[in-house]
Amino acid sequence: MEAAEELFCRRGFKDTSVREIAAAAGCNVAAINYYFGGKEKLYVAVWGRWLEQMREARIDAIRRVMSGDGQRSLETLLESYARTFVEPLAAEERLHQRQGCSRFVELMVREMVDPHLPTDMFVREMVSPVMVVLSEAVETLCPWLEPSVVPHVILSVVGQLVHAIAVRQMFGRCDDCDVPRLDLEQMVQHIVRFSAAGIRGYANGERK
Amino acid sequence: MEAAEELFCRRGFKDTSVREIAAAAGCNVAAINYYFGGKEKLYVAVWGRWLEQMREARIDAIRRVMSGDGQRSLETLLESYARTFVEPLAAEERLHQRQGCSRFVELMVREMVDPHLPTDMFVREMVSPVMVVLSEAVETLCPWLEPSVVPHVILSVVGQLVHAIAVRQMFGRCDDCDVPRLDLEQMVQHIVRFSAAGIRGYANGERK
DNA sequence: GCCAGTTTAAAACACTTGTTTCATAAATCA
DNA sequence: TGATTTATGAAACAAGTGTTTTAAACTGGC
Repeated sequence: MEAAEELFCRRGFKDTSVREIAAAAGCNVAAINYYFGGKEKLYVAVWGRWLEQMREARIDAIRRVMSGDGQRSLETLLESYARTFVEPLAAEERLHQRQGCSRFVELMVREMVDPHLPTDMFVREMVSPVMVVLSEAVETLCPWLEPSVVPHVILSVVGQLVHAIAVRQMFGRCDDCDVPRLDLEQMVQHIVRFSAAGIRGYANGERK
Repeated sequence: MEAAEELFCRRGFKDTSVREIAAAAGCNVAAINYYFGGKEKLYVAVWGRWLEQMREARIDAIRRVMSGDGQRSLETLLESYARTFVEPLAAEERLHQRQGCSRFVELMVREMVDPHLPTDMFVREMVSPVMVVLSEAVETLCPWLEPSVVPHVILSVVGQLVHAIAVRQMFGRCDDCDVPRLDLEQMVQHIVRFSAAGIRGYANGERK
């Protein structure tokens, strides 16, 4: 499963063959079908390993801010949530080598654009539950916000995070072209500041 | 090429076979290799058809705002740029059927996550040139912005747009789950307002 | 030691992929 | 018209895919 995860994250579902996985895991191709019942089932198993954990990590990050004794500002909420996104990548960067989930976030981005999971699984077990908790948090922290714009606001925040990761991938592939270097810490700081201001732009109905 | 474009946009590069394309185009598989020299070359040809056009559309949209006689506000810039993103999708929605480029934006999103174009082609011929012009425009419109944060700001705007399109795709696939309905017009309005406020948050150095 | 039950491994299977062959058909031009 | 080029189409090709078969090897209790 570790070998499968590694390869799926790096190359996606379609571009990873069971033979590669077997070779990386040092086992036979038949073993994969014996234990998992097929490539697709293995893929789901790899996901099952992290889906719950990542969902709970996100929800916990939100809850910790909302019910904690620290300051309950919009900024701390956004920062806490953003960190659950980039933390795995940051951990990898620190250790200078792969470990644990690390690149799983990248597989998430892939799955959004080119899904190979059973229908709705990702939305049902990850997107929706987190959306609910995050919506609540934003609504209580920004009571002036019309409830109808809350989903849009969340979409904006998540969009920035997802795209930042996707672009990191993209720029990582083309080495010599003149693309801005993207520091994870700077990225988080920016997205928090940008989004907080973006949300507060809704505080007063004015439109310049 | 129309058949290829249609299929590539809907299913991506890997999941589209030359036989499917041939069938859709009403020709033989050999013809594809005869005229294009292979599947990959055909893919590049399909891209070549739109890359320049879309790049110029984006650059024109920016230039029109910056050198036009109308008001030169941050909002008009953002709105104009955002429309070049969603316009093809909006056109499709209005006509209630596919036509022209329409879903090509979705292929762009795919290509970012799972590239099958020659190295750097997308970045070199699309991302970088547009980035330059957009940076200039943002810098003149927001002279108070530190030049170093301009790329981040642009990343935030593009991220919201790209993610909005990706999520539309994603939610379009799962029919019955309780996901917010995403109206393109509303989306643009939100992203413009959110981003303008986000950028203006940098106007004064204060951080609540 | 022997015999279930379980696990491994190589090979075979059925299928799809992109590409090529080659004979025929259509078009072009002297 | 007749020669030459260009285009088409069915079949073949080689390489790769996920999965299944089949037999051997291991395992642990008796």
